[in-house]
Amino acid sequence: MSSKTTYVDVILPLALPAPFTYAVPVELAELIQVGHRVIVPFKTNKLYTGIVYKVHGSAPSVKPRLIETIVDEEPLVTPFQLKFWDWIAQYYMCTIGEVANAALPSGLKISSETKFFFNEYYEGDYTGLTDEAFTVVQALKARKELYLKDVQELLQKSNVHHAMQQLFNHGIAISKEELTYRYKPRYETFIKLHENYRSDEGLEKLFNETANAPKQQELLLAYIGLQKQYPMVKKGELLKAANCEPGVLKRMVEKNIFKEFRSEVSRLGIFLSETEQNLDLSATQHRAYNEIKAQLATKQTVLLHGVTGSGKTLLYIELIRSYIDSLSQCLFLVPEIALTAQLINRLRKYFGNQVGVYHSKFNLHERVEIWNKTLSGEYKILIGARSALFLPFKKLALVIVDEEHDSSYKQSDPAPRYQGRDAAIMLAHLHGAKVVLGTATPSIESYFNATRGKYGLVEMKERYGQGRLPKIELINLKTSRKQGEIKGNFSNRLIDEISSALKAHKQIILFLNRRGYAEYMQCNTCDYVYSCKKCDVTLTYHKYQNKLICHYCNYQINLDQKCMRCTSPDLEIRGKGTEQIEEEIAELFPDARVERLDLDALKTKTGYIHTIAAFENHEIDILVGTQMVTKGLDFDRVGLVGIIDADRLIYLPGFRSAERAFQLLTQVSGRAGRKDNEGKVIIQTSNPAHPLFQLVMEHNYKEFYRTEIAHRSQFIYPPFTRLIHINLKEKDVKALEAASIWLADNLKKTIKATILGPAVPYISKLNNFFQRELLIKPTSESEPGPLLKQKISSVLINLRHHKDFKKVIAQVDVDA
DNA sequence: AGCACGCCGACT
DNA sequence: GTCGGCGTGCTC
Repeated sequence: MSSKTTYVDVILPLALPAPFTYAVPVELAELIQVGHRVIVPFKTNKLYTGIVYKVHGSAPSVKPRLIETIVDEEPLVTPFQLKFWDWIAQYYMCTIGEVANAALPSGLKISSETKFFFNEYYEGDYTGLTDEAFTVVQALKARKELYLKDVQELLQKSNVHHAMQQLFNHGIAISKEELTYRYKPRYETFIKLHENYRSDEGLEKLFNETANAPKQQELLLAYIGLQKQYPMVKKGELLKAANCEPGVLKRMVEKNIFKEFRSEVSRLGIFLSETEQNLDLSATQHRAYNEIKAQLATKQTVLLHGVTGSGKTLLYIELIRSYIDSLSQCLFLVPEIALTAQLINRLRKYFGNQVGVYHSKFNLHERVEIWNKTLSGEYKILIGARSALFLPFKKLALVIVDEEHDSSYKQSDPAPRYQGRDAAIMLAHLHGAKVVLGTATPSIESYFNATRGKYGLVEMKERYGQGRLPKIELINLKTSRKQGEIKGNFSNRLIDEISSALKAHKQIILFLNRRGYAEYMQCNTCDYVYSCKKCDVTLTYHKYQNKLICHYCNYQINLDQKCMRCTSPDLEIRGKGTEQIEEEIAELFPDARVERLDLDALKTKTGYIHTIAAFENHEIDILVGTQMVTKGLDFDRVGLVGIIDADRLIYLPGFRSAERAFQLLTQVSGRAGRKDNEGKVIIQTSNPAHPLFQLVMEHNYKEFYRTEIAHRSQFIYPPFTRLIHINLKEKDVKALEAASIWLADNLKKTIKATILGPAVPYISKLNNFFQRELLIKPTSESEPGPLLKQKISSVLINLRHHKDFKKVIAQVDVDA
């Protein structure tokens, strides 16, 4: 060994157990830094993007390969982010590669594609080739080059290795790895005036010279106008503003009056803040603001418990304003669905171009630009769904988590299975930033932390302005049915209330927690229930598409005329969904304008943004919907909210079911009567004696909390413990059964914690995979968290290596 | 994740 | 006896 070699540990965005070590070529050794994006060879000749995790001088046990290139001049990932990734991987029990994969927008993850070329110098013949190989030869001769996916398409299969190997051996084809940069900056053509004419005299001269060219003068005037508004004048906008032919401009460019140039532009819009920004905080809001600030002086996190319609957004804006400065940034997290134009516009009105928005609707190019503007500090305020946590903040000062209780903050499927709210608190901690959790219905965990003094607590008990909390009325469906006071799914009482709301020109929201038309279809002769062939669920009938659809795997069958088991034509649909409610309400009130807002309406028709806008503009009288109608919609004129069937809300499985039901009922009810009118809520149920309804009707969160926390304490559920959930899946039930028992036994031997299960979950089969679940409940005797997780991981590794359980998939979900 | 290696069934 | 299918295990 001559001089010392530099090594780097690189995180690849894959589910690898740990970072991999690469050697750095001498010419890059001086340049390379932690957080740099690098291109590395991985397996055979494939090239991948990795992030430098550590730079060091100790040679690894395996012979390292060399780094190909450093992609960007400056590191793309900050040290804060690497710490954050580490924490997520450790706490949520996944690999750092999985975190990196979730964190990096796809536009930044460059990888190579295999490309095949025809060898022009090949002079032999094509005898002795298989048919497949010969097919590839013909395609290669015609097109000169083929991507791997072209060959796969050509041969109609994924493993084309054998065919290609033949061609390589004969020297007919060669392969190359080609890097594809998916992110492409956008360029536009701009126009500027030639230097000679930029002074007042020059301009005057120009007007004289063009005196007999009126079209050119028009263009000139348009240019002067645009130049006052924008720092650079776009060619397209100039032509539009002057309303003239491109030829006129071309002539002027040739005459050296104008110059054309290309420049990189952002895909993200430009938004100007309004200069007058008087926030009109009410007395309640003002008091809450001061309390929050006071509590944040000593505490990192404050829970803001403000009733629905108390005007939390305005408060957030004031808070953000007090925290941003030349260095500091703020993050405003909302549940995905609450990212409405309404909210974004409100923030942009106050903060203009300092606001960045980040969520799943953006394409890869836009996401890369948002990433870069966060890293450069151009964006001071980032508003986004949970994935916005992964943006490269330089220095966070404040994190707001709105609708803190919302279950969509928890990512459940691909790893990392993280809780966005909790991860936000950790991220803020790393930056030394403050956190405000806002909600009308705090999660039990957060309220618990507040009562224990870990978080500060600030309350807003009144609605903003003249608004009062809605009156909630329970309708007993059982008695209504007995007395014949019911039409379809509507009690007469609800129908009456809808009529009077319509007469008063008030809007109505009807809520039902299930999409589709009917829950299932059954044969009246043989009792067969149509169910999914891949999952253990019934198929939902969708009248709109005239299909039976599985809501889990999307398996679909067209509606049968005859029972598929006994051929009887006596088939009947049972149960209700939003489509049915929409249809019934349209029949009951033919003059009302009815729309539906659920996952299906989102895909078809005009999309939900349009529906929300139409509802805001009072172009819709009655909105029928699922959960979607509960989130973040700020409508002024909703006079009535009807909950069609509250029963199914209170009997959901899981220890959080009461909490979810209370939150959902309170949130839906909260849509009624904002601003200056009192709203009404009708809850239809067969079980009006259930204590939960009383608490919802009284808007009594505290009492709800007291009963719920007592339950949690008695049965030792969160916040009194931290649950680790393990889901096992396997197509073969026998192997699954054995594996789940093996796992439970081995966990009991290895760790000191209560192991519940294995149990068959609520849905026992999904997409042909049978399911089992295990619950690990740490106790006061248990190992500390990190050690406990380490031990669980080692047991899971043993499970994976067990010869009988090779095909078992184990998924760990912490704080599920 | 994706791809090479290895084992086993359907053909020459 | 060979081709090609798919299942299993690494990858610095």
